[in-house]
Amino acid sequence: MNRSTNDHRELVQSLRGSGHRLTPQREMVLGVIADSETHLTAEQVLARVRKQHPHLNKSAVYRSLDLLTEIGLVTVTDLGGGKSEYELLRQPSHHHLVCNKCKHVTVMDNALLVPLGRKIKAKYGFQPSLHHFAIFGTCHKCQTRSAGHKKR
Amino acid sequence: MNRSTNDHRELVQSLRGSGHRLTPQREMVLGVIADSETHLTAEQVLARVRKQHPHLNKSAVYRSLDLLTEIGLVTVTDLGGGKSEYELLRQPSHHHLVCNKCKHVTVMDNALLVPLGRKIKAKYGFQPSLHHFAIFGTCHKCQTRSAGHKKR
DNA sequence: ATATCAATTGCAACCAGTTGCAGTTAGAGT
DNA sequence: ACTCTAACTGCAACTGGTTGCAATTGATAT
Repeated sequence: MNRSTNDHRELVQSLRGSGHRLTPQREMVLGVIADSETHLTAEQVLARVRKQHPHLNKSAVYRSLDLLTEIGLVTVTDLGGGKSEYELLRQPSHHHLVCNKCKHVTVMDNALLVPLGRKIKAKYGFQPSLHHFAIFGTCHKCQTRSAGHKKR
Repeated sequence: MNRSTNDHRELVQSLRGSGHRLTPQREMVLGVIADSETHLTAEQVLARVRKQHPHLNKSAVYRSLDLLTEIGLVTVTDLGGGKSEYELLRQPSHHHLVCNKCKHVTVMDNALLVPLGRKIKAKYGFQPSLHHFAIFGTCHKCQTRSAGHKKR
């Protein structure tokens, strides 16, 4: 996978001019995320980075993830599991409907969010990050049998 | 304020039939939330409950908040501050646009979310909880001066 | 190439929130 | 009113994540 070349160029570009520096730690973190096909928790990212560089500190990973999110290379989503999930920002987007009762997650089509994004941009000038979104609520099953049953 | 009477009735109603019990701890937690005009963090709820009942354990508060959310009397929102904000579920709804860069929060009109909720319900049978929503992204200011500057 | 210095890292202490478990209790049945 | 038991609470240990600070380092200027 020579995606890393592209990612590296994008990384340097995104950091430059905003007063941020290119550090090996940040490259490693982005590398791990870029090489993964799915969401990763911070913990998983830390574990993978440490396979190559066992001495890397966890604070550096958390701080790198924050920064990569801030500069728009990575998305974060809280799927309600208590841990944030990080993922390389790719197209097309996908989203999640998370049930508050049974915790079941349904994948939602991106098309439903497009008009919302457009309206927010038009009305408030705010550019929403609707790349990877979680909407909480009650799933079909839990609505019908709204009595009884517990979590998970 | 004799809102407590209504809340109590609703609480009993919501717990009944789902195998949950009415406990003094849950009443206290709901009472505190109902008496507040704004969002409260779990920590703030704990502090207020302890003014009356200094011995109440924090786990009970966290667990009560989860339950009150699950049964729909209370909403949770993560405004990006690292702490969840709890609030009595009232109409009309209001929402927040949170800037990933400067952390500024704009209030968003409920009308923009209504069509989305309708579409999700129609397509997936999922009843989204769009009562108190946070959308992350980049605010108007941070888009224009997208280089330079750090957090507030 | 070297000096400079703010951005960044590593560390250790810390904080919000969770969990497993033993003891307690709401409330249904009698 | 009394019994029974699953739901619940309190506790203490734990987990994921954050923070303050001293030491380090990437990038800019010389």
